Amino acid sequence: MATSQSSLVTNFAVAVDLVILTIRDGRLHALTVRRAVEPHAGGWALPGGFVLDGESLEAAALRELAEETGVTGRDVHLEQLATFGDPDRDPRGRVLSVAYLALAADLPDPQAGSDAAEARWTPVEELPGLAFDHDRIVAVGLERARAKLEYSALATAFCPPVFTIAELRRVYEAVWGATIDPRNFHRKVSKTPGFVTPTGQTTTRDGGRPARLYRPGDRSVLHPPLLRNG
Amino acid sequence: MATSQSSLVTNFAVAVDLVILTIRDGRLHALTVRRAVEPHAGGWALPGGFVLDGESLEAAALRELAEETGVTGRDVHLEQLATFGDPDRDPRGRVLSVAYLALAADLPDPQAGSDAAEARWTPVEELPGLAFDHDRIVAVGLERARAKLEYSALATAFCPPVFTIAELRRVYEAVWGATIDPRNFHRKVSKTPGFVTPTGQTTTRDGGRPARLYRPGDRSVLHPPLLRNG
DNA sequence: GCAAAAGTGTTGCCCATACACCCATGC
DNA sequence: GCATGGGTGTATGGGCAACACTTTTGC
Repeated sequence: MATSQSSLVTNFAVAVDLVILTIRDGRLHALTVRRAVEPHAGGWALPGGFVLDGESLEAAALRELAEETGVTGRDVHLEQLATFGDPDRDPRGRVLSVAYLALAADLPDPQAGSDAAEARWTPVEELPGLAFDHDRIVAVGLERARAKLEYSALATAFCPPVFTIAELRRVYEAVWGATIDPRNFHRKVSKTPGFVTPTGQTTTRDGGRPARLYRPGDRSVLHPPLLRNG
Repeated sequence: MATSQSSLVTNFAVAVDLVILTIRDGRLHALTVRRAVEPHAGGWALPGGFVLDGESLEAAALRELAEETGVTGRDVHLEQLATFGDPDRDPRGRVLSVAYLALAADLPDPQAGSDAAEARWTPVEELPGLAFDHDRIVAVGLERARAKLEYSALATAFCPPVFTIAELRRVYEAVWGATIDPRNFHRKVSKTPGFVTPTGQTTTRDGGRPARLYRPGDRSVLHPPLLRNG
């Protein structure tokens, strides 16, 4: 049992690592960086870094996100994923990794941070083996994203600020890897209260008849959920 | 940016804190302990303690669970909940708390651990204000448990190893705080593949006609989910 | 027999699917 | 006009709530 009346033993280093997902060309991509330093120098890993003194975990995640992608917190959905703390997960010592999941609309090509030689968007089915336990972290992030699409309005986080229902549908298709009937999807989304709110504008950027534009709605949990494949 | 090529800076203490839920007399209860030491000496808090050198997070959670309740890992459902790391959440310094959620069948009255003067089961609606940010942690744990009942077989974790469908129903009623039609619930559960498996035995411990006994099934995610209140 | 709890049958409604069909634009 | 994608109407089938009804025990 820890003797908590003695002075505090600070024997952990704490990092945040990010599973950053976006959709490019109709496919789900994750951001990976090539490590410039040991351990695993030259290998691919998730973007991340150590939490600074006096910095909250979420602030550290937002800082790393901005460093790697240039996006600010307003443009992304960011949520804590899980914490990985096996004693031997990092050869340097006892390093805890608090993983975050970030979802964003299509982003410009990444700019490498100072400890990453290179950064790249990779389709999630083609990810190389990642350093540390980052493969496991990515798997948890993907499953979280897929599951949350069903019962939350998370999909709007993958869309630009104003979007069409067809664009929202393509998010579901990319994340779930399935095709969805456009007509039923349209009805379902517009009938779910608080999912999307119309702007009154239309666009023809996808060709064909003008599509109505929407903004994300005020509700984050959907009733009823959009179930995949009943 | 953290300079990761320099030697590792270990400036965090890491604790695990437990939201342990059970059902007593048809109501959802959480385990709280009275703190024996500063800070917040004499106040109520969640059971927990510091992670030891070389110990995994889950091992630490299991150890604390056994210390506080005497139950071993086989008898409970244990899952990581979230990590709380605000810089000022603990006056002693930078302490990260990895919170775990534990669900168990009705347990004997608790035995106090060595750093807790007293431990007590409290109905979740009657919890006193807890020390540190433990109120927030409990809220996250409750919401997780309520949500997971819908789409997972988690409810069986609140039941004894062998149980009737009526006992399973009372779990849902206690956690959701709602009444459920016994007939429809029975049909729904027995029709959901992998939720429960019959033992062939029956019991009359609830009175009336003998009820068939079941064990937890092999499936942890339910298709389709049991939705609360449409 | 009577009370109590388990379990089944049945009905009506809602909702999801599948798909025919119309609408509004660019070319 | 024709292609392209947006959006609506409608039939059909399955699931779920509601509730009448039967079964099997203890007393």
